[in-house]
This record gives sequence, C-alpha cells and structure tokens, in this order.
Amino acid sequence: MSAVDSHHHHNHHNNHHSNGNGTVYDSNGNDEIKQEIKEEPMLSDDDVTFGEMMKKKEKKSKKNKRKAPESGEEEEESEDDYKPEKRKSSKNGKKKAGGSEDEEESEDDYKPEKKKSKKNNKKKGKASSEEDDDDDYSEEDVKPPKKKAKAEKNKPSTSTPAKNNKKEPSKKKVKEEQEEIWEWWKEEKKPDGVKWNTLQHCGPLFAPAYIPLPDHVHFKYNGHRMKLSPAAEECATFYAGVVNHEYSSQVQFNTNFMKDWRKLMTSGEREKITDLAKCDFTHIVEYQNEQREIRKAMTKEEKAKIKEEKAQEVVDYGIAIIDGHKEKIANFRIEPPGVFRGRGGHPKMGFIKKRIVPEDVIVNCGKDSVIPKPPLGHKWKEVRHDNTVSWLCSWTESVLGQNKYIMLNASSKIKGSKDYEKYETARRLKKKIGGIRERYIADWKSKEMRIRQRATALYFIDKLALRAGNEKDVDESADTVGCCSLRYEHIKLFESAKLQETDKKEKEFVVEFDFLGKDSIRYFNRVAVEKRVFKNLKLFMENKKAGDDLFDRLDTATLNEHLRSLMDGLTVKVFRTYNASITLQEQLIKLTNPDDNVAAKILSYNRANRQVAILCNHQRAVSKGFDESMAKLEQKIKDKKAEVKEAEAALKSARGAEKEKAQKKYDQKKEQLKKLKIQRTDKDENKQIALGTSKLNYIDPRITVAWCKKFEVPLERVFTKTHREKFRWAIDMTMTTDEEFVF
DNA sequence: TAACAGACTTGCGTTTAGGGCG
DNA sequence: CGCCCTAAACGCAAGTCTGTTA
Repeated sequence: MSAVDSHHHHNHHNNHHSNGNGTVYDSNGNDEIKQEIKEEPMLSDDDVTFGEMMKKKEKKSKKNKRKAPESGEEEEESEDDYKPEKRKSSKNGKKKAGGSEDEEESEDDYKPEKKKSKKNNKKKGKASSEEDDDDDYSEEDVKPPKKKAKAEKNKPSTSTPAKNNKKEPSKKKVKEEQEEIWEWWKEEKKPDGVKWNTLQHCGPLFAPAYIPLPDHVHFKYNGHRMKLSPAAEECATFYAGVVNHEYSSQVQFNTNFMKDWRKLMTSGEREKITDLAKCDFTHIVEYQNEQREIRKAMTKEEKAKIKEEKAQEVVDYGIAIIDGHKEKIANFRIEPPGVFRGRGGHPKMGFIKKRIVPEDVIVNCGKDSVIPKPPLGHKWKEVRHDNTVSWLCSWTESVLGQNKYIMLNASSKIKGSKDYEKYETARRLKKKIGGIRERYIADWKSKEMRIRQRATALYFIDKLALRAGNEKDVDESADTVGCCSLRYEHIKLFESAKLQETDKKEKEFVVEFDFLGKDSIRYFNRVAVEKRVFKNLKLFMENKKAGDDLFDRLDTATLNEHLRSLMDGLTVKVFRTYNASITLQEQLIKLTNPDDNVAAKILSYNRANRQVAILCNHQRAVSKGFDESMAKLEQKIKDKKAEVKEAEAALKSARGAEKEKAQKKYDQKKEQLKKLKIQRTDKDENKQIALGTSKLNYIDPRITVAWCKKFEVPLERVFTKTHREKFRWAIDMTMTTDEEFVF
C-alpha cells in the first residue's frame, strides 16, 4: 500500500555525474562571437532533412494503464442523461439519514468510470450569471506600463550602493555592471505568436571530452583487473560517481544501468561483464576523490585561471542578440553524459544519458543572422529559423526521449514578458474569483456527475492550491499525482476529526490528503470541507478501490477548457499563482509593523512568504547540518546575552561623558541580540519549508517591491541579484509610480 | 478526438562563491 | 587575510498546457 504509509520524502541526493576530470574541452569551432547581426541572408543548405526528424522512436506508451481495476462497465449515458427524478438507486441505500438541506440530487446513476476521457463539455457553459467577459478589465488595476520614462535607467532599486566591490582592480567586473537595459515593458507588444525578429547566438557549448583513466587506475571484475574500452570505461566512471548514493543500491537502478552499460561495451567486455555485483569500482572512486582533492588544493592562481576561463565561456557562448539587444542565455552548456537519476521511484533510474554531439542538435536562429559554426569536423542536425519559439538550440535526451532546450535567461524580454503576463492573468482572476467560486459551489450539486466532479476538484485547486494533475505515462515516470489524477487511496474521509494532533476540538467533515505530488514530494493535509463536498467525495469513492481515479470523469483538458470559458487565459495553474500572490499580500498587511526595525520587518516578510510556501507545499529536506548549525546560533545568542549584561553593568557604573558612550554600546549590543533572536526564529520556522520557489515563481514581484518601498526596506534584503534582474520590469513599474501597487 | 509531441514553467538538490568572522 | 558556512546560483528533472496528428 503505497502512498499512505510511505512517509519518506524521497529526498535522494541527486546525481553527480561529473567525470571528475574536466579541463579539456571539445574545441567548439566557434571562435568569433561578436559579430553584429548580418544583413545578408544566409540560407543554409544543410537545412533540415525532413525525414530525419520524422524518425521518432516508437513509444510503447500506454498512458495511465495503472493496474486497471475491474469495473469495466461504461455507463455512457449516465451523465447527460442523468435523471433527476430518480431519487436514489438501490446501491445508495446506505446513505445515512441526516442530510437536511442538501439531500436532493439523486446521484444514483453515477457509476465510476474508467476515465475514458470523454469530453462532453464542448461548448462553453454559458448562461451563468458571471459570464462577464474578460477583456474589459482595463478599468483600473492594470496599469499599463506607460508611465514615466527614463530617469532611473538602471539600478531601479531603492538603495543599491551597498554593492561595494571591496577591491576594485578587476576591470572586468566594472564594465559588466553598466550594460544597456532593454526596457521592453515600455514598448508595444508584438503580434501574437512571434517571439523575435532577429536572433543570433553562438550555439551550445558541448561537454568536455572524456579523459580516460590513467593506467594505474583499475576497474576490476570478479577480482581481476580489466582495462575497459573508452566508452565502457566512461560509463564505469559514471557509476563510480554515484556508488555512495543510496539509490545505487536499488534494484531498478542497477538493472537499468547494467542494461545500458552493456550496450556500450565491446562484445568481449559484454561477454565477461554480466553481473554488477562482481564489478569493483573502488579504484575509480578513489581516483575521483583524489582528483577532487587536487582541485580543492589548487593554488589561488590556478583557481583564478579556471575562473577566468569560465568567464570567457560565458562571454563566448552565454549571450544572444535578439532584436538588437544582448540577452543572457540561461543554459548554454549542453548537459554532460551521465547516469539518469529520476526522482522518487522512477522506473528509468540508472539508464545512461548519452553524450550529445552536434549531430544531435538543432540550431534555431534568425534567417539573416550568422549561423553558429559547429565544432570542427561536425555539423548540426539541422538549422532552422523559427521565430514562433523561444529556444536557441534543442536536442533529444536519450533516456526519456524528451526534447531539451537552450533558452534565454529569466532576465530576458522573452521570459520576462511572459512572466508579467502570468501575473496579470492572476490579477484578472482576482476580479473573477468571486463569481467563479459561486459557480463551483453551485455546481457541487449539479445533476451531471462530471460537473460535480469538476466543481469539487476545482474547489481543492482553489482552496489548497493543488496542481492540475495531468495523466502520466506509467512506465516513463514515478507514480505521482495532482488534483485531477488523485486516486481512491489518496484521500480519507472523516465525519469528524482533529485537523492537527494538537487540536483540542474535532471538526466535522474532514478530508485527509496523502499523496506524492511533483518531484515525489509528499502532500499531507487535513482540511475541513463543506458538507456538500464531503458527500460528493463519498459518492465519488463509492464502488471504487485503490488504483481507481477519484475523479473518473474529469481530466485536466476538460477542466482547463471549462476554466477558459470562465475567463480568458484561465487555467488550473493560475489559481496557484493567484492564491500565492494574494496570500503574500494579505499576510504582509497583517504582519508588518511599521515601527519595527528592518530586521524585524524582514522577518515578517519571510513569515508571509512562508505562508505561501506552506500553501504551495514547497518543502525541503532537513539538511544534515541543521541541528548543528542551530546549536551554534544558540551559542552565539548566549554569548551575546553575556555581552549585553556586561554592557549593562558598564553603563551603570559609567558617569559623565562615559555614560553616553556606554549607553550607545549597550543599545548596540541589545540590538545585535535582537537580530540574532530573529535569525533563530526565522531559521527554525524555515526548517523544512523552502521559500525560494514561491518567491521566484508564484508571488507577483510587484507586491514585494511595493512593500519594500512602503516600509523602507532595501530591496536587496529581500531580492537577490538574480531576483532583481528577473524582476526588473516589476521594480521599474513599481518604483517609478506614486500609487501603491495592489495586486 | 484522443494521444502525442513540443514548448515552456516549476522545483528540488547540489555546487559555488562571497560575506562575515576569528 | 584566509577560512568557513550559508545564501545564491546552477543543473536538470518533472510538471503544465497547447498545438498537431493519426
């Protein structure tokens, strides 16, 4: 019985497929980078080969074939033909008496479906009162970024000067700071679908070539030394790199690894090496550790040199010119080969991620731009000029057969404007949410089962910020679920229960959720729900057993289709964005004390942020060193207390001019102590909650910026450099206007 | 029209680097 | 001034959702 009693968080250490060594690079034929965008069209002749891309590997794929339970009966008609007059079917006889107000609707005809995904709600469900369209929102909230111009070109943040670079001899550092900033949010929007007009870049940076092990480092099989062929040896180093991780002891992992490894062996090797248990990687592991030590022990100069080289790579490959503007690229390095480690009980764990070569890579760039050169002696799989997509390069990853992309950094226009749009959609939802809630509450008692399920699911999505829950391919991924894919075994119903162990009182109609969500993170929660919802759930669970879908007549496509009919651009995930942002805003209002000092205000901010993270179930592993470092902090606090005492005594005995000084010192110590205590609280409360994801992906940055502005908290205390770059649009919009931003 | 492929966002764990401290 | 430790950056897996295809 899976999820219910599986408390483990699956916090496996992640892969680490560095092959240890790593200084020699595949010379990437691209030497010159800084060409401006050329005017002459360069029709590449090596274009395409259409046949190639059609060659898709077969997909076994049987979606969602999870141990199909019995009940094959199809029950077509029941939903639309649902007969209201029939009070209740025989099978509902056990329905308990009570039911006052809401006992009406006969839910008889409903028989669980095997979820054949029938889309019955073609047409938008009109007729409802809150049909008001979406496009007429302009009225207030949406302040178009027209506003002022110029003034603070860059450094929009309130108080940035703190950024003192201690020593300033590094000429490089200096000029990096003053790059032109593309204030795209002050420009007109491009017509839909077109992502850019010109695009130029230098292609990907490939993984360093494999450096064979020196001769004195041996792999052993069955106790005997064996010199492996380069391919097999490289693969052995992958395994050596993870041999200390717990997952390398999992059967699935080892079986998969062995399978792929053997493919890379010479026939001679394959004949010999048949049992992983007889493989001895210890020398390789030792060698890798050695190498690591050597790296660590490098002189300052050597380290500086490496750093320099890295920086040069960024200069050479890390920038694209898009519509005449230089923008950072997020991931210009192609992922190195290694062993795949999915999260949770991933069926593909242990398979080998193959090395990507230019022949695997599709390059996307402007028609008239300089086409990046493939490394010497190689060619691209394809060069295309598709300005309806935002990626610069793509390739197919070998384990799951999924596409991977090189894209621009979050600070780019292309990403930023999308992000801005996301929050604007969430703000539009804010205006609609009242009506939408009324609607789904009403739908809880719909006669149509699919609508009732839809309404119930939507309620959870809204209330609990659950994810949509798309169907997943069973043998390509771990068994995780979201709202629409919840199964019978993922919830428990209690007529009455405590929400928390520590609660005194029990609540009525409690639903307990316990399932693995994205990344196999456990979602465990008890919530009290309306009676109506409770009854619905009971109904949905009738005649089902573990393995059956809770919402058998609902899927994400249907749900999103419905949502779109309620508001333009509305999808399930907008609810997460909306609820996250509105929660932060409300919590900030509630928790901020204007008289607090900055540290205390930041604590309040973090607390507000934490509420959001809890809502979104953003967890993190309690790190090994947590208790230890907490103890250290405690010690610090103790020490500081002593200092305060000391200062206090000094103050008492001080007189005259000394007095003032002593007072100052005392106050200072006191303040420091306070800060430490705040730190402790914050740290403790943050033990297993991760604030980062919500800050980066869910909370409208304008709320944060506005808060900093209002309460005079330096923005950089809350937003890192990366945040500030990503959210430049938000900072500018919020800082350059007088009215307070309200989400 | 359902399954798929593609594109893009979200999310966690790991690695790295820089800020505070002895 | 170097060390240490944490916060920030990075890497890449795993979601969502849309557009296309058989």
